[in-house]
Amino acid sequence: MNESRKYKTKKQVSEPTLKRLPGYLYFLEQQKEEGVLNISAPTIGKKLSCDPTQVVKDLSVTGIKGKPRVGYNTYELIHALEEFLGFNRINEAFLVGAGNLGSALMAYQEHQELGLKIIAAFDTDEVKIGKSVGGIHILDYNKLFTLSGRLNVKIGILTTPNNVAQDVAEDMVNCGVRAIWNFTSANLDLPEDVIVQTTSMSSYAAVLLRRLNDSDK
Amino acid sequence: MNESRKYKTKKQVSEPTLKRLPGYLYFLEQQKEEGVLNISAPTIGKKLSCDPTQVVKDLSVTGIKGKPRVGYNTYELIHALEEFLGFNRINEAFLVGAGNLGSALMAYQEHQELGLKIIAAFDTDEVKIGKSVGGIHILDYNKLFTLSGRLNVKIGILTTPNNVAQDVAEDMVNCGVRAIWNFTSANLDLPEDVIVQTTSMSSYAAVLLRRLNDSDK
DNA sequence: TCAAATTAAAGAAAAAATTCTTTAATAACT
DNA sequence: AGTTATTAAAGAATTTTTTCTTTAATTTGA
Ligand SMILES: NC(=O)c1ccc[n+]([C@@H]2O[C@H](COP(=O)([O-])OP(=O)(O)OC[C@H]3O[C@@H](n4cnc5c(N)ncnc54)[C@H](O)[C@@H]3O)[C@@H](O)[C@H]2O)c1
Ligand SMILES: NC(=O)c1ccc[n+]([C@@H]2O[C@H](COP(=O)([O-])OP(=O)(O)OC[C@H]3O[C@@H](n4cnc5c(N)ncnc54)[C@H](O)[C@@H]3O)[C@@H](O)[C@H]2O)c1
Repeated sequence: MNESRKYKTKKQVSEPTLKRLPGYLYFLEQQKEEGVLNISAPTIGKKLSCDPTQVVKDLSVTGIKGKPRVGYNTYELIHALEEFLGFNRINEAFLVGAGNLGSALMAYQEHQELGLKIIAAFDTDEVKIGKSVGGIHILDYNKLFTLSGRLNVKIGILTTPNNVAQDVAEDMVNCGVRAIWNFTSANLDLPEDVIVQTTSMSSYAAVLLRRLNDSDK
Repeated sequence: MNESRKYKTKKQVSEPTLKRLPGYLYFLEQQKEEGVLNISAPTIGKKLSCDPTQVVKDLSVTGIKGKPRVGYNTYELIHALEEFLGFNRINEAFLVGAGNLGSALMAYQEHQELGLKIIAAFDTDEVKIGKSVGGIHILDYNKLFTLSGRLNVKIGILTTPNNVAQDVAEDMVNCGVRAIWNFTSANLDLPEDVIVQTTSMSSYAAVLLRRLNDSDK
């Protein structure tokens, strides 16, 4: 198919760009629903309040070309974005810590749109083990090692209390997990090749509170 | 140089810096627990795997000075960070949409560490109205306007389904909300002076999945 | 058919953020 | 007391990211 894909010569797409891509995708899907067949970068930029040239640069990572005076083909662009982000594949994950946040994530239906499929959850709480949330079984954390041998899961979602996060993360890595989506506040110390994406709520709170304070002086 | 300006013209702290600050705070609190009285930027940088000069620059926003060969006073730095971020004040908020994610946020105890206090939740679901989660009452969404008159709440947490997010956000603004913590995928179109912090889970998923794909060639 | 307007693409410039370098301070050690 | 090693601070350089500018394509409308 694509010859250049074999070589890792293509530079990594920057994190700011990657983070914006799902926003475009969500908007484009809305537009598609409304029957919009073509859409231009200025239109997207206007709605998402960002620079149109930024939109063009961001979308160029998909390889899709737009036509002058017409814009991009909505359908084609959606597909290319999903392909690029891996949202149209099934990316299996397991979740450890089926508490408040963990349960919310398990019940979250839109994960499917991200191609993310939580195939099992693990917990140490006797009360939770055996139950299900959002159709996902909560299993005994002790079974993590035995089960992960069969399943070939690359993604781990970490929603335990902070104080056990490091230990659980290490267990995950020993079970073959290559990427961890970390919702705890812990600063995970893991081998360099493990991909860690920390979603720190407090970072958002910090920006929000500070900006609010900045505004009223 | 104009000396007569009494207005706080201090430049806004950059978003990357703001987002890192809670990480330092969390780490410093851990260190304080362990009895560490002084800590140096290189030590912090090593543990959080970031550049020591970056640490110094980031922490300088608090106004706290470190001593050469000793580092920063742990206690003093923690206090200054909390003060700067507004974490030691009580920042009242209300939450709209007491569903899966909303309930998790309501039950989240660590919010107190962020000085964030959800004083009430609102929902349209008859079944949920009247119940409580984490000690927070779920009220009828229709009462939002009447209640917000008395309460002087500046922060709104938005965890409704995506399709009603814009309407709810507008209602919030009309009720005096100045800053919205948005957990939905909606691209909120609001007056410019309203602070919107969107915590988009899909952005993190995008980075995680893409990096995972990049790594296995 | 041809001019006008809109647009993507490519590259340049600007802005922002990070990393590197130098300097001065100071505590610990000799 | 003097020396050395460590460190924060300040500023320079680099890198990254965003915004601006130009160009070429192409559809629409005259
Ligand atoms: N609840 C939220 O809205 C929220 C928001 C932001 C961040 N977080 C973070 O997410 C994490 C979880 O928060 P929560 O509110 O869901 O807590 P929680 O206590 O409700 O859930 C933690 C779960 O982990 C389980 N657990 C404990 N030790 C375990 C272990 N060793 N192995 C496996 N499972 C174990 C517990 O039994 C529990 O079910 C925390 O780090 C918190 O800071 C939560
Ligand atoms: N659940 C998750 O883990 C998760 C993760 C990321 C993002 N999100 C986002 O958070 C939002 C909520 O997700 P969820 O899983 O909690 O959904 P949910 O359906 O469980 O909760 C939504 C709640 O909002 C209420 N609601 C509906 N219309 C309302 C209105 N007009 N006014 C007030 N309340 C109203 C519903 O009654 C319900 O209780 C969605 O935008 C979703 O994309 C959720």
